[in-house]
Amino acid sequence: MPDSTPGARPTLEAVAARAGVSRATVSRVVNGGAGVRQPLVDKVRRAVEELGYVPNHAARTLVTRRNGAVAVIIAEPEFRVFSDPFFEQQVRGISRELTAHDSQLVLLWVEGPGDYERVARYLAGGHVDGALAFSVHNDDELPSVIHRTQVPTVFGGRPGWPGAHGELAVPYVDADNRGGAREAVRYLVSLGRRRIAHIAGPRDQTSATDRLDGYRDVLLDADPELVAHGDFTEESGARAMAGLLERRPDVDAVFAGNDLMASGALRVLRERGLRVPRDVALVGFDDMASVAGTTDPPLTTVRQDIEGMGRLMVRLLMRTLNQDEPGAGAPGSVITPTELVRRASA
Amino acid sequence: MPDSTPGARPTLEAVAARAGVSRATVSRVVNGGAGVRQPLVDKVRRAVEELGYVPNHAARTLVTRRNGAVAVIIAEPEFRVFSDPFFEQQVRGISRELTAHDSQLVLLWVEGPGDYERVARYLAGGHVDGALAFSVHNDDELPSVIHRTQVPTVFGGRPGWPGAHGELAVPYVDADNRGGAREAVRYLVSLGRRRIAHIAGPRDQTSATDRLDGYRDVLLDADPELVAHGDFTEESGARAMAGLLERRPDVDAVFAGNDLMASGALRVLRERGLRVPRDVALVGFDDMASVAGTTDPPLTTVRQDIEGMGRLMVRLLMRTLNQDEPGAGAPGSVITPTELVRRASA
DNA sequence: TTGAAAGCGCTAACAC
DNA sequence: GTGTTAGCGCTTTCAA
Repeated sequence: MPDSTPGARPTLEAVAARAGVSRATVSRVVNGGAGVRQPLVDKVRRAVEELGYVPNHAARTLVTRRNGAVAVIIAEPEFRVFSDPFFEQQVRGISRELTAHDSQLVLLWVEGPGDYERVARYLAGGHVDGALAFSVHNDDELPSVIHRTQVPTVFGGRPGWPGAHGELAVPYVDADNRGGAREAVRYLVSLGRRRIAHIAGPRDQTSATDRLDGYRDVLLDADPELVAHGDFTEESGARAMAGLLERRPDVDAVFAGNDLMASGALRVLRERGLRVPRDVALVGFDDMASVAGTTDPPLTTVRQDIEGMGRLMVRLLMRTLNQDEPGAGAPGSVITPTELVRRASA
Repeated sequence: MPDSTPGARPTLEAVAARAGVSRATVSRVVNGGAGVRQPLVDKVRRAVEELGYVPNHAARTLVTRRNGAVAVIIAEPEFRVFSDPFFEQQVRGISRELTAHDSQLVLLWVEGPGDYERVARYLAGGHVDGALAFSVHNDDELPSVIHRTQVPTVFGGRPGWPGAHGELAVPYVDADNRGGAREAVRYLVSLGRRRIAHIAGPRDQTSATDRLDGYRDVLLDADPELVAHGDFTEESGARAMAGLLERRPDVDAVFAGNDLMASGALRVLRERGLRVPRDVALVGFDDMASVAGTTDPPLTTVRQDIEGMGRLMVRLLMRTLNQDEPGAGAPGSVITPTELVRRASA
């Protein structure tokens, strides 16, 4: 069992004494054991085991300047960010990949502008090696706050704030929203649909505008009346659908900006006695299992690998951290592919 | 602007030089400034400002043995723990209170038994001052793993594992499940109901068994047929209700172990043409806004202050940490009161 | 290959 | 009040 003086953790020194070697040797063994002869390695390992030695993190950080920790900054301007399944999947991916890199996840929960200073102080304090943040609304101050701290940061979602291409450019991971949207719309076209509407998300989120752009890429001459706007909620999708039906009762297909709005649209379509996909074909975006799989009919939708995006954010950050020393070029952003999943709604 | 040698953060030393004082004085000022004459304080403050000095956390931790960080251990044996609204509220409370105590939240996400070793290593490494964990199933290994690390820990929910009263006793925060249940059942009795059923949660979770105990406290001679078991999901509530109706079609009230099961029960009651509350009065537990407020009719239920429980967990932990030095008695657990919220279902 | 020794940046006695 | 000094526990040259 561990320790003779409970409360006092054994130090390197103690292990060295027990193993009859120097602190330096113990340190080498603890850090992989390269360049130490086998018998000594064994001896040290045994001492570590017997004493229940665990390296002191602060001491190590002090000299290596590595924290083994990454901040995940969650800004919550909206509401239930945390319980958002999208978010959960992304954080899960982040958590898993961080674990694989022996790093810890420090959660920085920002509830309002007043929290920015706290976050800035924390980042500047060198508690973490880097940060992961999410691109929310374009007028958010967070990016510039983070930028000032000089802490390497990777964003989730393509940033759309002013200067995102210039001095405030940051590496990010995003799905190919525009390409995915194009594929969805092309598919509806291939089905023979001709009056294809789009229910777009908020104008200040790139995930929404990119999808709208993809829609327009394919339907260059689309009637502006065929585009409605929602805010990614089920309710807004229903409202948008109702408006669409009023303006263009002849609509024969709808590409919704996400699954939630698609499910709202579906509800309205059925209320009006329109059959899906017979009368109106419907395609969503996200492939959120809790939505797309449970509607009636199940949604045809564009899948993005959300957990994978979380993992990629971590990998990108780690690459940034490791190349900091060898003055290499900035590690570009990455766009992950999407995939059209055909179910019954189109 | 901060710094002449970008990349190299200014140290205490640099501030001292600039202000023309010793490191000790700077340290005093940075830590509150007690016992330093005003003019010097001002001079130091100015130097700190000019240099953009931020204390190095690792160096500070190394000597104070305080991390300013607390681990939140989320075990996920079930499934969507993270997106559970109950959980979100509790973590929100924790996050807020931690911020108030100038502490950070380090998220330890346990996905399976294989992760225990990692968690143990992390805790033993002295990365955090304490930990917060949640009491899940009684056969979980987590408590003993945590116990071995000797890291002060507060649990959310009354632990029910073997030894929870003995060597594995831990401070915890929980709602008064038993008292809340009693109040709910007494209320149904006061309404004149005589055949009051209970849909209980899992037998290996104390929140469920405590509520069942509360039910039995009031209905000492209740027919065992009036008790059904579910697993806290909507679906299981529906199943339990169906079974109940089959055994005792004369049931005139149901106290469900949580709102989700109540909503499942409500669905079945309506399908069978039974009116709520006229034919069967229904009471839930939790007062989960997304459930209790949206059913038709809205649920009468027992409210617990979930966010408050999260905050209390932190306060309890902080008290433990601060009393570590003055050998005071262990800081007991705390039970928070519940409140019956009357809506339309009973 | 191994050991000795010099710090990493800070706090906390202890002197002055 | 303020400064001097001795570490906190570890990694990392540099010598041997």
